[in-house]
Amino acid sequence: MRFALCSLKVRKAKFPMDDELHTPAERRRIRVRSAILEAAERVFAKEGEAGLSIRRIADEIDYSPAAIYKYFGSKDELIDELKEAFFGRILESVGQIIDRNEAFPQRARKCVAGYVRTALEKPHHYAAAFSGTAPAEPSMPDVSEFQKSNRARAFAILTEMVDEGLQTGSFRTSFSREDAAKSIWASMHGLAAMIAHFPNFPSMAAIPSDMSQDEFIQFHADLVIRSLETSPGATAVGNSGSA
Amino acid sequence: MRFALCSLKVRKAKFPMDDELHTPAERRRIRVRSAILEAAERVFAKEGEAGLSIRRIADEIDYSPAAIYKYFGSKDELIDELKEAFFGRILESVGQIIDRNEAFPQRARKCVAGYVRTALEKPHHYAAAFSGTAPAEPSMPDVSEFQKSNRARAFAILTEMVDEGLQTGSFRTSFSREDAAKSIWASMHGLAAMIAHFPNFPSMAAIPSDMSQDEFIQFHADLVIRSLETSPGATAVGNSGSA
DNA sequence: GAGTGGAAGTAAACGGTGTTCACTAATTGA
DNA sequence: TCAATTAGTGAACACCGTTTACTTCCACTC
Repeated sequence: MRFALCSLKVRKAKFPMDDELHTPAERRRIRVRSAILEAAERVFAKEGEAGLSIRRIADEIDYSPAAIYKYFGSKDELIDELKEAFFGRILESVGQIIDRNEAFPQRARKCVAGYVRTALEKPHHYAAAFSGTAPAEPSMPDVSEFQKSNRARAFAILTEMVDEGLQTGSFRTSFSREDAAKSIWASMHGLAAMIAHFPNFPSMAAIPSDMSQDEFIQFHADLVIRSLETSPGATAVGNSGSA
Repeated sequence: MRFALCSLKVRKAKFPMDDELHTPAERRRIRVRSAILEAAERVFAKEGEAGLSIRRIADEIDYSPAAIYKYFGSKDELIDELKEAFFGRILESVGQIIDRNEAFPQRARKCVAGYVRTALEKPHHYAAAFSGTAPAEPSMPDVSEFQKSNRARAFAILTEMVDEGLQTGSFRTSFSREDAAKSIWASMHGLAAMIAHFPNFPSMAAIPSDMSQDEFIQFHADLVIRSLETSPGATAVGNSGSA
């Protein structure tokens, strides 16, 4: 007699995502849901992933632990949403940093450096966002689903940037824009992950550096872009500022 | 009457590290300790970090969970040792790959690609080795301690490589060898971390690639080295093989 | 308005975790 | 042989994510 369980994965009720929300019940639901996410965000930022537990979130918003399972299927699901939102904020922030009037190679460098700097405003978040192996998408669940994800948006921004580099003649043409974008992403992610892991990375134990962290980020960004350029010497690498 | 607790952090007995081990007790101790690490390694490789618990290890070697605390101060301490050992194996493997007779820039590229490939032979391990924020060394505990760590050894190898690039004239001289080495490390770590996270990275969902994973690793390594070269066009970038 | 279906919310429990503590058994050194 | 140290254990503590049975409350239909 248990046929009516249509929602085979999560038993949470329907949730109005993009539509206007009419009824008070819907408004209430969205408010509690947001409160959960905000509390999780707060605890996470303060105490890292280790300190984040369902019971702790429940305490924070004066609900019982079980209540949270009416809004999220599991802790992992909740955390995934947290990561997605964090990634969205990085994107937004990078978008604001970039000055569309600036000349190309310089703008590309600032884009890379901006990503790393923004990511590192919350090292805990960034480290967590890329922790673990294989975040869902085991069999590419839905293409349009992925297209909407913030990671896909980040990648789209990068490919557009490479495209511009190719069209303006700044970049070589011996690679596809997708491959170049992936390489850039790997390199800038690498630095962000490194600093998130070793909090004072540029100057590690016993290996001090005469660069500040900010300067090193700029240095790295310069190198990453340089690897794609046709005539790397054309635009100076060392003096492109650090802000 | 509790003055004699000299070992304020861990209550495990003294452990003969580098000396010859004479007594049967010492041999027994080192054997059990190794068994613990091996069991942990086994479980970790099979079931990932999530499946690794003290009780599970204890089961595996037919001891009680409490026994493990006679050998390791905490689970974190045990895992740290696991990571350190894993990193050591990467180093060893990369060292074997490199052909010292090969010409410079090509060897540098193979070194970078080799690091990524070796790291990805055990994606779980690699992802775990760089997970979390700040792995100890809060106040640079001991310089000589760090010097002996495998991470420091990896870094030393990189700086030597950059040094060679500088001396042979392959690399520009507008940066210090340390900074260049750090940038390389960040970039190659980035790709390894990316692939460990997205198991089939080069061709992500909805964004297929015409390169195999192996080819992409080589492509990325070429770019990383190219960013440091004086005349990047001198040695071809696209045709340096993939093995 | 009365009644009903379903959602919101909860207390209590299940099985799991890392870790500690009091304790026994074994081994070592004098 | 005897004392002291070490190896090893079982039981407990305080957590954890998650589920279940249950009550309360709200919104809708007759």
